[in-house]
Amino acid sequence: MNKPSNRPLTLRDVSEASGVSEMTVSRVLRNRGDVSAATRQKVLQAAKRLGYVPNKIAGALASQRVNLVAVIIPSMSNMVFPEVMTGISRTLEDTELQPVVGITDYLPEKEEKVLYEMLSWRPSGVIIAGLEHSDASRAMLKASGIPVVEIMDTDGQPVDSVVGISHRTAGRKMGEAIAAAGYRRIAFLGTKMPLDHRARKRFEGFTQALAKAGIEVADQEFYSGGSALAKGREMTETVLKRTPDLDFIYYSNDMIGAGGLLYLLEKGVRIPGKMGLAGFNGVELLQGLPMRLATMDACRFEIGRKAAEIILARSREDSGDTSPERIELTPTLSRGDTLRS
Amino acid sequence: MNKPSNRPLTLRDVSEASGVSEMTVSRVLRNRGDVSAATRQKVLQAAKRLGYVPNKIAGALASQRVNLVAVIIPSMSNMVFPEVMTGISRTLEDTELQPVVGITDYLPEKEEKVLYEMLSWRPSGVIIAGLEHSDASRAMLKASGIPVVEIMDTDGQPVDSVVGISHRTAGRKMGEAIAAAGYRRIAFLGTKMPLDHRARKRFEGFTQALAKAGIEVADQEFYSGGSALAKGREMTETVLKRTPDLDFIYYSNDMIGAGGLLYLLEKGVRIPGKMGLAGFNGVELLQGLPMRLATMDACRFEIGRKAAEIILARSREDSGDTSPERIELTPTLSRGDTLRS
DNA sequence: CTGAAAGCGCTAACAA
DNA sequence: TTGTTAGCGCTTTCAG
Repeated sequence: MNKPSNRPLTLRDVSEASGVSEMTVSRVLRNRGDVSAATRQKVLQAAKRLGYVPNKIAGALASQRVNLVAVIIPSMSNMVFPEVMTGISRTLEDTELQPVVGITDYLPEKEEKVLYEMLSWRPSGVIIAGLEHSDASRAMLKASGIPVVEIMDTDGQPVDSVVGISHRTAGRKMGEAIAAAGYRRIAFLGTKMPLDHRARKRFEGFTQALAKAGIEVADQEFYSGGSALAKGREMTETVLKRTPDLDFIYYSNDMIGAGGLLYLLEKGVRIPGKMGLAGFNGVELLQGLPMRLATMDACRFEIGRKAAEIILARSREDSGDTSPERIELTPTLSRGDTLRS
Repeated sequence: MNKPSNRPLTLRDVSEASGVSEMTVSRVLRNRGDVSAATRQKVLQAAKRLGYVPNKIAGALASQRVNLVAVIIPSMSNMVFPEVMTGISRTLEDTELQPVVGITDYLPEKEEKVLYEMLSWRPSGVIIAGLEHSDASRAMLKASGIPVVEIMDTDGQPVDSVVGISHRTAGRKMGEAIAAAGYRRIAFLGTKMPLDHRARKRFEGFTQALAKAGIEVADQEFYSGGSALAKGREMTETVLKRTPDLDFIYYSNDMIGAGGLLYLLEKGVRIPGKMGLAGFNGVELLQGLPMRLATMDACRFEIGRKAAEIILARSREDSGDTSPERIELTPTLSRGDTLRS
């Protein structure tokens, strides 16, 4: 057994081991150009025997091409972004492109840092959540010269392309459905995140719709941190104690909605007669609840898919002065069992 | 407004714009070596004005140092790995190191592909879930010459360092507690994944413990795909129809356990008297359920933290012939309200 | 404190 | 079909 030197192997090692020039070895390993079957064999054999792993750093520098797509999202721990990622991965998995994710925790400074970090690897494209970014971030995105797709939200001015839904419209639609169903004493429960712009926009659309129906939000409550399911419970209790005559609660996400639903079922509240409920996102989790919560799906998977497709198309055209795309998807309302029609 | 050339900026551009040599610009941008305050000012100003973003590809190639840590995990869509990631991120966030994740979907071939891909970027370390890998993967890890930490599981032979819990012991402990509590007609519900080695090991430990108490598993059922909560419901119904005299169900994860719990509560089954329940993982979600499910926490956050610390320490020592670490954490059993004592 | 030269490991472009 | 040459943009090293 040879003493394994700890130096990583290089093309040169494979070249020497196979008696083929570095250039040809490189060709074989990338399936580029014509190489005779015999040489190809020799090279592949030597590479495998040595356990050679190409150095992408050097390759990227030389070819000025990096097959990475930067994906910048606020969080991975709720149910929404993992599904967006799934959409992205599915689309990219049989291509040369590879997603790399960065997490911002809903903090603009962190977004800026992460973006800078990722751009310094010169990716082939950027997929980034939301339309609200710091001036510096926006400047970096513009200056990068690579395709940028902002996702989730279409209410605002994109840097380049955008794929999402209008959260304002989503909130409005839900407000209209609730008012039309005859509910009048309506509360809103959500996250205490001034930086969650999409939740904010849904709330705005929601109150607008209610206002148009002559209804004012009867109560509201916000939380931060902790188990969303538990928070949904607590907040529901709190708000009902404060405003006992509520007949509807709109939750800014399904998880707290599920918590509220479980709480109310325990209390024996008649749903959707005495009290109606709705959430947002259309998460799979809801399937297992005793009652199906009314919700609106956010087209998460589809958004990921479309965004990835845009990057992919751009990275291939290369030249064509492609104009920015703008894709607005339409979320569908599910009444479930908690919103009477 | 200048016509923005689309070529990314280089050190040279900053050098020319500031009248300082490339070398000194590089020093300023990396805070390396002594540079006069005046020069530093000039450089920073020019860099900011131009919107220069350093090219890490070139930097990494020249310095033979990449501040990335490859994190390879099976999935991001259950509740377990996001928390491991949180532990890793927290530890790394104020260091020079940055995690980059790759997903394997529990498929060895995909793990091999992802690993190869990541190693080709020459990261400073690898954190990889599980101890079971293909021969090729294991060979790559060994040949890479970089620190490797296998996480989650300690029942097996690590390539290098390992941080986790013994899932076999976890299953055994739960089995012992259940037997000691007097339950006798016990079922196991889990995932249909022959490749989820940790779930398998828990099951093995579990049946062993029961055997020692003279008990055989009365029934079992496995699922794959779909909403875990809903599956928990269905499977519970199925297994109770088949074996009505069960007095305990052990679920291989909390999510299906929660589904089962909700189902049984609806049916009005007396818990934990008539029927006991337990899950695994200690997920936060359980906080919001009507009843606290018995479970065992898997030390997810702590595992991430420790693993990252090992990589960090190694990447700093550099030289010292550090021996592999082996850290076995001890999960704690929570009886909740569904396992009588 | 600052700069000049050399080269990291690979690939584009051209030559044979 | 194969090989040679010249960098990619940065950092290391060594000399001022």
